[in-house]
Amino acid sequence: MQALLEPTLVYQTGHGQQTRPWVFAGAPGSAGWDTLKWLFLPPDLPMSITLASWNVNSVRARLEQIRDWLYQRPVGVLALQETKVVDADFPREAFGSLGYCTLSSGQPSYNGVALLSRTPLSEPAETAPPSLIQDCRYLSAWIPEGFYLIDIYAPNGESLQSAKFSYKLAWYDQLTTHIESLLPKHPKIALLGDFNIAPADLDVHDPEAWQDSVLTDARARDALRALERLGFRDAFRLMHPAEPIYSWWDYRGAALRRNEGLRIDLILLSQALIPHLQEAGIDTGIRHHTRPSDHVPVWVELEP
DNA sequence: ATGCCAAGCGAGGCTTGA
Repeated sequence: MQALLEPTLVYQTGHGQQTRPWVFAGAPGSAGWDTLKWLFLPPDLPMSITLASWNVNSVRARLEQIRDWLYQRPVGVLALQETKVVDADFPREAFGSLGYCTLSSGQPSYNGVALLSRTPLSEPAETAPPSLIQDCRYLSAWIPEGFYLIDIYAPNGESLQSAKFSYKLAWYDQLTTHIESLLPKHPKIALLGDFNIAPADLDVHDPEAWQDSVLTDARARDALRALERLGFRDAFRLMHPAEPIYSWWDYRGAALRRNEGLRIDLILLSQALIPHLQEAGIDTGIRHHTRPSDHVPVWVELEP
């Protein structure tokens, strides 16, 4: 088991230089933050970090699998989607014993997002629009590595004719507008989660069969382009421009056996983070475990 | 065209997902 990370702060006082474990739990913008930020946060990434995202389709049903996976890949940050649990019942102790602190935004039965991190998570001072966070599809946090995490579980949309598809497009509009307002102050943003959009035909096992889908529709893909116009890039595609690989396979039929999947779980990095991108991958093997989620974890490695 | 499979809720079968 990995040891719990306990960063040590070195700070200057009237009595000289002192050292203590990391105890500052304030948010950016709170009293003392600016001083601490400049004392303790280097201008660039202080160390390598791996960020991952996984739609687990119920965090309680998948707890043992998540723990097993974290032993194999002890990521710095894990963004979860479809946790399907209220915050009071989120299994934070189970992750705490693995060295992770947790922020969660959950409701009964449906949706729900959570961020796990080995370094302290702080709630950002900026509040997202209520309509963006009301159905537990959006969660943001600061980590002391110096950047902003945004975990999303985008609406699926059901069908092109459905009101849910209009909602999906409106939801993405709000997301993009909100992120645009964050970027001037927070240029380093990792936007990760279940986007419910396959960015290109390469990300779809049978583009013809899926051409009228809410996951591949041009208006949905335009939502990704709006994020690209803000400088975000799909980290996996930057590293692997031509590899057909998927992150989701339908439970039904023989979708997995036939490799009938789509790549809809993404990690987008803002322009300021892209130079730090070292590698990106998708842990497809876990889909073959017993009682799997229908999604698998996706990850990126960032280097100083 | 519809079900296929899985989870929550709650105690049967409905709702939702992608």
